[in-house]
Amino acid sequence: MVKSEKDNTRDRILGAAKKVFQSKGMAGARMQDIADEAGINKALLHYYFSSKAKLFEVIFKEAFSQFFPKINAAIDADIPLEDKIRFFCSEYIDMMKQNPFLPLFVLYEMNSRPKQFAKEMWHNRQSPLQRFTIQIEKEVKKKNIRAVNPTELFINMLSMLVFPFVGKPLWMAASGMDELAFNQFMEERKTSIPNFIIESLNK
Amino acid sequence: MVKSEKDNTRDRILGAAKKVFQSKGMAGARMQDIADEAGINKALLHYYFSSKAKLFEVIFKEAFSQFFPKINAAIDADIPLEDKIRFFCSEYIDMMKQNPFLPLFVLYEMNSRPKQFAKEMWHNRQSPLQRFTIQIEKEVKKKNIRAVNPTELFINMLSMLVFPFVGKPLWMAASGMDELAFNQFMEERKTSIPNFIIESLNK
DNA sequence: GTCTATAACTCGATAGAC
DNA sequence: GTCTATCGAGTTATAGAC
Repeated sequence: MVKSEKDNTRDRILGAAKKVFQSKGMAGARMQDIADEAGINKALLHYYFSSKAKLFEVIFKEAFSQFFPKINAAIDADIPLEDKIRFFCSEYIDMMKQNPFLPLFVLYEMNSRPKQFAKEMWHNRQSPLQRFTIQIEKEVKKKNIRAVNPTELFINMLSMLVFPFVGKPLWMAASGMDELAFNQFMEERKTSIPNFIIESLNK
Repeated sequence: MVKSEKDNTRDRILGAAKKVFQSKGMAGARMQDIADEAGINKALLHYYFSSKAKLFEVIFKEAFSQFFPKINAAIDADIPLEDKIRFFCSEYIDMMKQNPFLPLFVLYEMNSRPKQFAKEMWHNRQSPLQRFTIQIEKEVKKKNIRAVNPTELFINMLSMLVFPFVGKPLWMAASGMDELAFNQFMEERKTSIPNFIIESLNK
């Protein structure tokens, strides 16, 4: 076990805060919950992070940014479009399996502060959607795929990847799936979603 | 203007509570906010609904149940499958346009109490998914459509309908759409989503 | 039914000892 | 750096007048 990285108080706080904020949200989380989870007391939280808002900001930014490296890596990879889509879907589902509360947390807090959020979002870089669009248009021009609306394609793909996770209690209650069956279901979607998408691109 | 229905205090409270709870969530909402919105004082809230939790429960159940009459009506309609899908997508998008906070509110609060939620959900009736599954299997048997996994089809459709609404700030920041463009975009999806789905069913 | 006033409690934040 | 103790603001809920 590596100690130097994980065993200092600051990192324990961050780990605890991540867990509590992601499951209860900013408004629902209590500093006491975070302190308990980290095995320390409230005063020490304020010693490391001066306020609840500051601590939340750190956690939210980290959670939000976690969504994009994978998108960017997939978009920029020097492989055929079809492989990119397969790669991206598989990686994204893995990430959400490991962080099941992440999507709803980000969506909820983002919608609570849409204005503030819009400003800081891409730090003046090109958005993944813009870069995806350029690539799709190139493929259309080369007649490798039929003419499609790239925004629509992008949103459809992300919808089918993310929504099953945020609606999980719904599917479980409606179909009788348990935790294990749900995970198996998402595992199968690593291929069924790309198949569905790619099929629609072949004229 | 109809007065008898809307102008009594109880209904004013319910309207105010719906607005506040849906935009701020259970944890973020304040009884004072609801009282202000309704134009009354806090004490009167407790006179009509004994506690915040009770009032929330009424609002949540109403919001949750709002999702399903349309699904059921579409599933049970005596029209061809293709028409059902088109009808359902169009109605569902209209509903979410009129209640933009509804989907995220329900998803978030549902995920906060997945256990309690699972019990009460369908009141022992057949879930929409189960009824949808029966219909799809019938169509497959008649060879009207190719063999598909009904659960997957159902979740894909719902994903593409709902997720664009909960991720709205994301698309707006990523693509530069404004409110008007977003509404136009969703209007177009009333046809593009069914097209996408139906196409995948024709072998 | 509706209000004002306030009790009872929760929670973020700080003071100060070690 | 870490703790205990406590303050003070904000919140749910109730008492009681009208």
